[in-house]
Amino acid sequence: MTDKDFINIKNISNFFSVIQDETRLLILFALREKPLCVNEIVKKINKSQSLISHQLVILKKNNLVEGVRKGNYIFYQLKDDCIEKIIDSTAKHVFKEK
Amino acid sequence: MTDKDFINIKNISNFFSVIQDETRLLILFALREKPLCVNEIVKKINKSQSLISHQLVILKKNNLVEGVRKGNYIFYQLKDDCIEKIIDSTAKHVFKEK
DNA sequence: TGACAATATGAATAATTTTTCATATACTAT
DNA sequence: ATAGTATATGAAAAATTATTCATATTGTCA
Repeated sequence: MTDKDFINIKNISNFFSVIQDETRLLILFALREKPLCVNEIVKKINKSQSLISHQLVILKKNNLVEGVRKGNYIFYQLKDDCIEKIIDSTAKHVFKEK
Repeated sequence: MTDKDFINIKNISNFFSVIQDETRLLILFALREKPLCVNEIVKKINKSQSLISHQLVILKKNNLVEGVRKGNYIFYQLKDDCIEKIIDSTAKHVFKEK
């Protein structure tokens, strides 16, 4: 294991801990179809508005989603299809296990 | 989002929460080279024996590693190269972000 | 068998993370 | 400006997870 590995592990660990949370995963899944505003996400996944906002901050900070304001609403969208790929290939793996 | 998505999300979330922990990632990385016994892992990543054992249980339970006893020692090895691929592609992603 | 080394485990503690609650801010339209 | 809706935020509470500590178990070898 090289030094670089050690540095990397912190980043990798951080990334996985972001996408490990169920609520955040639900948000990411919800946004796969199309961008949604906060309240649409709230209704879709049935959690409190406050919670969704908090989690969106985390997703934003980690470059997984971005918000675009349109008047009163802020539409959130996936920022990068890499996440989709990672989640998909993981899903495949998870299923193979069963 | 389909019903199947909802079921999947629990599993995916669980999987990510397993590989999100720094200690567990360190173990996985340590095992990439070659199988190691518990004490070798302990020395390599410099955490308590008890902690390593606890984490190995979790990794085992989740099919990420398996242990093979050889006399007094139990050698742990990665069970599936899928994890390596997932971690690698994630690492790539994480780095692209910077 | 007994002593020893390796690994595992249960319970307690520490640390971190998720969720809620109350409230603030930002924008729109009248 | 005011009222109303959408979103954000800080602090507290609840829940979960990681780590330690003490000890148990398993296997080896004299």
